[in-house]
Amino acid sequence: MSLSELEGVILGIVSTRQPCTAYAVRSRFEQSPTWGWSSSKGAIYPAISRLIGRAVLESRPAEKGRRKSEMLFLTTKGEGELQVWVSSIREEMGGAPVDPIRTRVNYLAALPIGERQAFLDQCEEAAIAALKRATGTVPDPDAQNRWTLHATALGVQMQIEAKLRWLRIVRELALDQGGLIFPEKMPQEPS
Amino acid sequence: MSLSELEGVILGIVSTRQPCTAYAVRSRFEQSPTWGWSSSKGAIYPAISRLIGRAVLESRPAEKGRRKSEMLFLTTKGEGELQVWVSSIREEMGGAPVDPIRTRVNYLAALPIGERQAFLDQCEEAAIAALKRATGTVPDPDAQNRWTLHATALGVQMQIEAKLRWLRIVRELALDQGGLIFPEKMPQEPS
DNA sequence: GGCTCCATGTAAGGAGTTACATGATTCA
DNA sequence: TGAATCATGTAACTCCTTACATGGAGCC
Repeated sequence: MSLSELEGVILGIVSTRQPCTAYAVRSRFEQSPTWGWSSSKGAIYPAISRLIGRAVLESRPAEKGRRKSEMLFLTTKGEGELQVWVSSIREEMGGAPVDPIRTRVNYLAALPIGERQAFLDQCEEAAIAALKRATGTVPDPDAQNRWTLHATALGVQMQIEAKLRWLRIVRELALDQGGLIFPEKMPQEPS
Repeated sequence: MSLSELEGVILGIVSTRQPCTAYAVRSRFEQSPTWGWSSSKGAIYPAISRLIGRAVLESRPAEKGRRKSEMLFLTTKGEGELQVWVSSIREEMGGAPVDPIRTRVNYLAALPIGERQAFLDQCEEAAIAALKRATGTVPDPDAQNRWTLHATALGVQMQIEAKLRWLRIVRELALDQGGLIFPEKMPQEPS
């Protein structure tokens, strides 16, 4: 069986930071600027156990004066499976991923007209805050191959910028529909 | 308890298409141009049952000469909960959602240098195909409030275009790192 | 001494995936 | 008459969420 997204990312994290603890892997998820990673212990620790069971990760007790902890390494098999996972681009991955704000805008007509601008304000605030966080993040100094981290951070930034440009267009559309321009064409809410 | 993303979208779909069958709801998910919606029967049908149990959806047998089927409607409570769900913008939603291609680019350094350009070719192809599909989709003629559908479709399109611009930058970065410009600075793979 | 961070788990319950299962209608 | 579409579900399994649970190390 092939790796899930979560398992693939765990292998990726270990590959750029090994040797590292399960705790450190989880910290990476917690610090992710991206919407959609869970980072709950109940997901990460069992996933790592599965990967050890598949012999793609190996754990050895820490040597030096470190605290009681298990250090994780990729096995040779793990290096191979990581490469396979990274290469596994499927056609549908080219599309836009689910975005909770876009999803909600799809049903914006369900909101009373008077609340739509406030809703869009909130979306824009959230996006602006996220953009600030994204441009402010320093790449992990412990990681090797930092150019990929920079590439990814740039990707996050460009996606948020595109979202902001789009939100401003949506505002225009909502104003037109909100009756300010064509009051007689107000769409009836399903309610 | 508040609605999950899946449950919220189901309410949204029913609100713009009611009365409609569970089958029709599921078809919407299947036709979604977006990466991340599952559309499996084992997810949708139980979710609709839950929503009926919560009295936000109501099902009535179809009247007219239609096939044996149950028509879904939003209850008054459902209309309220849909509005609450649409309005529920949280800070972290402003960020970029998880994108499987971006995720993989993060660990692109795990691939042998010779395979990286081919990988990026695949990503670009997938994105171009997705963009073609996204610009080609006709908005659902049965839906009310089609301006929101247009807004959402535009959002999908703009996100994919941003992804394409980004992929071209990543290609440049990968070339630099691939040794064509600074051969002596090739990063060592973790392998 | 108490707070924060490092470090690792488990248990119950809920939700999703995959595969199995059924049957009517429409159209070529 | 067969294929596609409409239509609805369930069962086993896996996985994730939330909450609980524990304990050492470093620091003020």
